[in-house]
Amino acid sequence: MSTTKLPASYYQHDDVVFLAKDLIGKTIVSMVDDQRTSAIITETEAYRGVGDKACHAHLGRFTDRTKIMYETGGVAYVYLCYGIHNLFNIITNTNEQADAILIRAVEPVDGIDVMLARRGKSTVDKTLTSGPGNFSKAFGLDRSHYGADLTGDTVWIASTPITSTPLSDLASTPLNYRSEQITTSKRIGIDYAEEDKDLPWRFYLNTSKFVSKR
DNA sequence: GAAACGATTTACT
DNA sequence: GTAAATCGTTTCA
Repeated sequence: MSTTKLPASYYQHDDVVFLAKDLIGKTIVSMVDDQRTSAIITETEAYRGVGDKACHAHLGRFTDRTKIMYETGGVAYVYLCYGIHNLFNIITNTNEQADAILIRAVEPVDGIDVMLARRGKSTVDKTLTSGPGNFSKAFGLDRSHYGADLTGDTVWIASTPITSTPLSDLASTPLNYRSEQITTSKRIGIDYAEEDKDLPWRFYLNTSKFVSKR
């Protein structure tokens, strides 16, 4: 298992769309309730701060929920969606741009038994960690992790190389990715965002089974 | 204080 | 494809 935790400076890059694509293939790790889980990031979406109609911080909206988005990049933004699902985001950039990246799907590597228990499942299939609500639940992430420091020891991201063996029967993920293995599309579930709803700011690893929607 | 609204998931027709 | 579940956040009065 790689221990190359990404530093705070990584998250402070000023192009959230670039970072959303760059995160594909990296490893995300959580240590919650003394249980470690890790997985390869397979699907993300970029939300570009105050200028993006799909972003919760559009036009500088500043509330108890969104205030963390204005922090310096490298913290978590977790919120409850539809009263049911905790959605996990990474805040990026500096200068209070309120940029965020939503983690939409991952491919399990370590702690699969823990993920199964948290999801109430007995067998692994793509629904274990595909879809932002399912990913967060499998990783034990909820609003108690609002504002979590991604350079801390609860939830973080590690760069490749990945030394653990991915799921042998379900994973098809190589350790290095070429651009044609990453598909770009419009974001999911934001049709209210008017002229910004079709921006190509969703990325997924098209060689993985662990993707929410094709 | 009241009401509408989701960056979703799952089950059912 | 359609619909229900479910509740904190936001907006409006």
